[in-house]
This record gives sequence, structure tokens and C-alpha cells, in this order.
Amino acid sequence: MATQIRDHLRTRILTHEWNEGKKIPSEFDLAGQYHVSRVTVRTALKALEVQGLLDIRHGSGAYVANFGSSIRAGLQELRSITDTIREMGFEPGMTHRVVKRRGATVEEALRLQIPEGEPVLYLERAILADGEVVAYSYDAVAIRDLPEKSIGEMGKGSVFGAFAKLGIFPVRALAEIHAISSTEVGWGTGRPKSGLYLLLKQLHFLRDGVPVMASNSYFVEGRFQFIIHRTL
Amino acid sequence: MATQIRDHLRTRILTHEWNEGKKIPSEFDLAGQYHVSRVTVRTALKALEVQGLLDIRHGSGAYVANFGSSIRAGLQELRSITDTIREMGFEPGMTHRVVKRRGATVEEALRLQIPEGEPVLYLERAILADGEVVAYSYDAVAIRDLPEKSIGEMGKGSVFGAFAKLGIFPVRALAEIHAISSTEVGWGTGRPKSGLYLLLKQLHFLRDGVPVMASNSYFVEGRFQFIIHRTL
DNA sequence: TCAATCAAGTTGTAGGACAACTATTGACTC
DNA sequence: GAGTCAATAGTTGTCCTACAACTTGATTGA
Repeated sequence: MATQIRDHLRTRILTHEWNEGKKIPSEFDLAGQYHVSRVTVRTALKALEVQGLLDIRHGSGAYVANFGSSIRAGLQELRSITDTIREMGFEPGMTHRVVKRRGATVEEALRLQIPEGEPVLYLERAILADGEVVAYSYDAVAIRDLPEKSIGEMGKGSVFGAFAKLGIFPVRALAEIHAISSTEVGWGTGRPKSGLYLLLKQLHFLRDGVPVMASNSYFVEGRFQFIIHRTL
Repeated sequence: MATQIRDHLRTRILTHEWNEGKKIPSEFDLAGQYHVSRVTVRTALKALEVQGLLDIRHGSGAYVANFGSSIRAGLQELRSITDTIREMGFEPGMTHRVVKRRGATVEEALRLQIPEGEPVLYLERAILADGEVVAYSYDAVAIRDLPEKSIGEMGKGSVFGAFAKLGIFPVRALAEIHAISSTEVGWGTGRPKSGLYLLLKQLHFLRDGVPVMASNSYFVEGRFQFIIHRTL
């Protein structure tokens, strides 16, 4: 319940229902709106505060954090790239170059905590925004006990969408960031001649700490805004 | 109170008081340990959950999130670079190349929300770990009503240390990340010949949303590990 | 005019109660 | 003996009420 209210409040904030720096309704009022107790509203608000969207002041109220308007969806919040692109106002797209089952490489096996050679679903994709390539992604999904038919689906749409249908929900990811200059990354005409990329090296985890997907996403420098919201 | 307990619990987690994946005491027990109510313990635990250190399961308990041990201090948590370096087990250092008062440039004025030409403290520093340069930082601190003497201090030690002495505590930062390839960044012998940097373009805010420092930090690719902990 | 005081509103914490869920144990069936 | 089911104790999620601590603006008084 608290998480639903948190998400709903987040969209209300992101759709500018309240101006930046303005006070949102009191916990008491919100409790009335959602027909829940003040405690539940409170946990939702505190979560949004930790994520940096709200500034809660004792004795005063909760205020919408005011930044340079544009971006409130930082990298510290886990969501699929396509969703992020959509939220930023672009039309997301994707082209698949490789979709196949193969044995895990040494590095993949290490990251996914599976024996070397264990089957993984390997993907090479280009991620588009308004038709322009913003990133090339090389992903390895741990198969484990995935049903065979669902593997086909992953080759088409969003990987996270396919996960969700199976009741699999990655809740955390550890991301490493590097600057890369290479001519070997990517393919096709969308390739930048600068060869400059931001490499986002991610490992996605389930609730219980089991890693399910390792991905190396090369973002073309300048075409995607990487924002991190840092809090105490 | 809740924040103190949160911080204390965080150090207990980081010092491996409980093994990864193991259950920590129940909210009821912790409330007893700290002589506070369950509500207070709860808000502390929830904060740690949002930050990704805990995994709280309904009806079961709270578990220490298990990752590849090493890194629990991600970029999403706001702390000074020197502290981060120290936590990673290196000896932090710093050399100042430029420390002066001057008028704000157009960009600085825009970011710090002050009139152009308003005085700022401008710094150019090299940040070291075990004597090796890991980053070159170009910072502009809004002077506003800072006492003159404190400005001198900033030219010597940690900027955040000087802030703290004045009772000024940045609680949030918005960071933008870019991949940069340039030969004009940095100075001295520590300069990498690859010219590859991760640019962390930060803006630090006070509790009330007032920006106090704008910094462009160029991290030498490969010498510093950028980690982000992503949660829902 | 200025300062102190007051009052209303809001968030922070307390305590008790119950609902919802989990994990384990033990009994039962086959 | 193995497997299934039910009971049970332990834990987190939510509710309610109350009060403390703090903020803000209005009021009062010198």
C-alpha cells in the first residue's frame, strides 16, 4: 500500500501538480485523500525524501525539491532504459542484432554466479530515442529455470517486460561507469565517429540477491543525459 | 533520533556485524536496544532499505543486502571525494593549483543562481589517492555571506570541512556524468596520456534548495571506481 | 516600531493493537 | 518413510490515539 502511494505521489510530483519549492498537502490531508493512516502516507513520503524528490521539514511541511526543473529521474532509480527514454519525452525504440542461446563466458559466469558454460541468453541491441541510436547494449541473461517460450519473447520486446510476465522482478542493480573510446563498439550508421561512450556495466539482482542479468551498455556520449541524485 | 539510529545501524552493517544475507534483529529488539519506539527504528530501517543496504521482507525480517562485498558506498550517497577515497582503503591527498576570488562566469552564475560577476571562490585542485592523481577538479563556491577568514581555510583543506565549521551542510547534489577525451584537462605529470576522463559535473544544494557549489571533476578513467546502487 | 507572546498547523515519536505474511514444527495420510 | 496439510510462533505492515517538538504567522503590549 505504502509503495503504491509512493509511486502515485511520485507521478503527481513529476507531472508538476505542485510547483517546485511549494508545499504539498500535509500528511493528515494525504491520509484522507488516500483513505489510509498517517503512518502509511508517512512511509511513502520518507521514501521520496530519501530519493531526493521531497524535502520534509519538521514542523513546517513537505516541499517539492527544487532543481533545474528538467530531470527528476536519476540513475539511482532502477528502471528500464526504454521507460527512462519515454519519461524524458522521446519515443523509445530498439533493434536486435543478435539473439541467441549460448554458454556463459568466464566473465559472465563470474558475474551471474553460475558455472562457466551454463546456458545464457545473449543479446546485442541498439537502443533508440526518436529513431536515433543512444546506446548499444550487450546483455547476458541467466537462463536457470526460465521456460523455453519466454526466451523467444525476450528477443523481441523489453527484457524487463518479459521478466515481469514470468513474475520475475529485479529490484536492485549495481552499476559501474567507465569512459570508453573505441571503434569496435556498436554497428550500423548510428555509430558516432568520435567513438566516445559512457559504459554502464550493470548487474541486476532479484530480491534475494540472486543475479539475473549482466549487461554492458555503451551510451553514445552526448545523446543521453546521465544524472545522479546524491543524498546523505 | 531516527537519523542517528540510521547512521549507527549503517556503520554496524558496514563493519560486518551481521554477515551478508543474514537477518538483523527484529524491529522490536532494535527498539529495545536503542530505547526508542518501533516507529523510530522502522523509519531508520526503511531509509537503509531505500539506499539498498537492507532487504526488508514482510513477515520474515530485515536482511543485509548481499553484493560482491567490496562496495557499499555508491555514488548515490553524498559524501566528499576524500572520504570516499579513504573508505576505499587509500590515503587521500590534494594539491591546490589555483585558489582565488573572482567574479562568476556566465555558466557559474546560472548554476549557482547568482548575478553574473558576483564573487565566487574558484579552485583548481588535483585529488590524489596514495599519491597518484585520480581527478582534477574545477570548483566554484558561492560566497554570499561567508566570513572572509573561512575563505582562506577552503584553500587549504577539505571544502566540506570548512563548510561544516560554518554550520553549512550541503545535503543534496545533482550530478551529471560525461565521457571526455581531451588534452586540455589537468596539469603536471599525473596527466594520463590517453586523455580519457569521466566528468562529474556536480551542483551541491542546501536543505532549502539553495545551490552553494558548482564543481567539474575530471576523473582519470580507470583510477577510480564509479559505482551506483540502483533501487526501485 | 519593535519585540515578545500566543495560537494554529505540521512533522516526529510513543505505545498498543491487530492484520498480513513467513517459516518452522508437528500431525496426518498414503 | 515420504509427502501433504494444519497449527503456531515470530516478524513486518498498517491503524489509531496521543503528545512532544518545531515552524509560522498573527496578536499583543510596551
